[in-house]
Amino acid sequence: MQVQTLPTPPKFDGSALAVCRGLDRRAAGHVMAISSLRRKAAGETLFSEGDDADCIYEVVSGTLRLYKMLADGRRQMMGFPAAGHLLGLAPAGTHVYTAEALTDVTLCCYPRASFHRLVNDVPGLARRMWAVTSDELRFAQDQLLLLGRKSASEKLASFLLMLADQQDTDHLSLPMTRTDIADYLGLTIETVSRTVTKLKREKLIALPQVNAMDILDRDALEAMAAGESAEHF
Amino acid sequence: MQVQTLPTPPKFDGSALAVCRGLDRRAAGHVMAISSLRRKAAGETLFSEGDDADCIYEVVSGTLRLYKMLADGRRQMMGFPAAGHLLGLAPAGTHVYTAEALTDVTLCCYPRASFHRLVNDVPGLARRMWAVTSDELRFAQDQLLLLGRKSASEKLASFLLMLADQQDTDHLSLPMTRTDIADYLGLTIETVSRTVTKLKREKLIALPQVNAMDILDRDALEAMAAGESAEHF
DNA sequence: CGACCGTTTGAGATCCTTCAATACCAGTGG
DNA sequence: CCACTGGTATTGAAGGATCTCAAACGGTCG
Repeated sequence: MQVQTLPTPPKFDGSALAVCRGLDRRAAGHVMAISSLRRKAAGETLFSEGDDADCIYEVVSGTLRLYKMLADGRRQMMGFPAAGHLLGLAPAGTHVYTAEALTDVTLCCYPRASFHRLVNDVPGLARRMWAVTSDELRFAQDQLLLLGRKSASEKLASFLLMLADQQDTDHLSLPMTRTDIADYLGLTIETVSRTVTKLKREKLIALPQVNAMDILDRDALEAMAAGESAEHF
Repeated sequence: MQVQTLPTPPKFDGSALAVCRGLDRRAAGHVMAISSLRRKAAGETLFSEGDDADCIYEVVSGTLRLYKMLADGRRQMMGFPAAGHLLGLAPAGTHVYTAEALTDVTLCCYPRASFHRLVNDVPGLARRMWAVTSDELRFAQDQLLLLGRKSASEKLASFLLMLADQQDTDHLSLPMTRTDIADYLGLTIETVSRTVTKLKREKLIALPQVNAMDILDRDALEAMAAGESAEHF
């Protein structure tokens, strides 16, 4: 375990990592043995779409943005993973999206080659990876419904509720820009801005700062996110 | 070369199933032991969103449609799995989409409880499930880009190329209706129809029948699908 | 043939985008 | 202290891609 002597997590307890959840102490130790920590400053690129996937990453602290791009530059955000999320969940191949640091981040890095040896040796690890990947898939499928069939208001409501769930509070901080949000929801920055204003006017949310929002009427937001209305607001 | 002329596989060779790919003969035998075949006629429902996921399914023959719905009935297609595809790729929980038979289908059914015992016992099986789920995830992420950022023409081009890939020919058969296609691409039936007409007019495709299309200019379709144009056609 | 169902085509409406101007905010330097 | 600057967010007006509503078309099947 080469995890000692780090400025921020004063003591880094590897066994608390998400990959290891559900594994016993001994197995978790094996996983930790191949891991190393890595830091990126806000704005830096962790890897790009098409890069050889040499590592599986786990976010330890901070927030990333993941996106894919079309030939002419149109961008689709895939997510904003924060602490506990895993990246590059494929047994092999190349990265299918670009990962950039949204804030300063700390990551735990598992080299793919060693990781695969472990997957064969450590009982329960492959099963764990299946579970984690399956959760990601479920999430992506919810996002398909959002992008394909929800209106701008419904998209934003869904997004804010997702953030609330992730941050475990109704006082949200938004580390990403409006452009990032727009590219996540399949909208333009102006539509996001207008929709935020509308939700604010309707007293469903409040904006203490530009990059912070409070959820005022969770029930209404949830109804909206679920598409419970013929008039899509 | 699909030259055999088999109406349906007269003898069912389980070891050819997708779950088993990469497993040795003995391991594949264990998996086959818990499986059972199941048939559904076109239009029947295999399971519904929210149902308890008691089985993992593999499509043996025919095509399904998978979809999620919003409260007011708006529908988003998740895919049209055909032979070789797996369904219900989560270690536990409930189904997150509805699965209906588009054509008559044969499925191989692995009861979840027994399957999980196997996952712990058969080396390589959990790893295989991870790989399969990870492929699904990758596919879903491509679809996110499509739904969030592509124009109607680009969506249709992408869809046709995906079918060509799946069917391994440029002479496509379309077992699904225009409504199904619309719900897959996040469009309306009328827009799908108009876009098909446009691609036909531009000689990128031909329509020998309503439910069949020929790809005439694959390069142009691929450029279109990749978003290689400022004017989105 | 005629009814039925899915598809195509047309005309008008709408949500979202585009283009453009304005506002806000933090940092910098006069 | 305040003007200036650059970056991001908001607001406005006009346009456009897609949707909605409606009619016509075209195969299939009794």
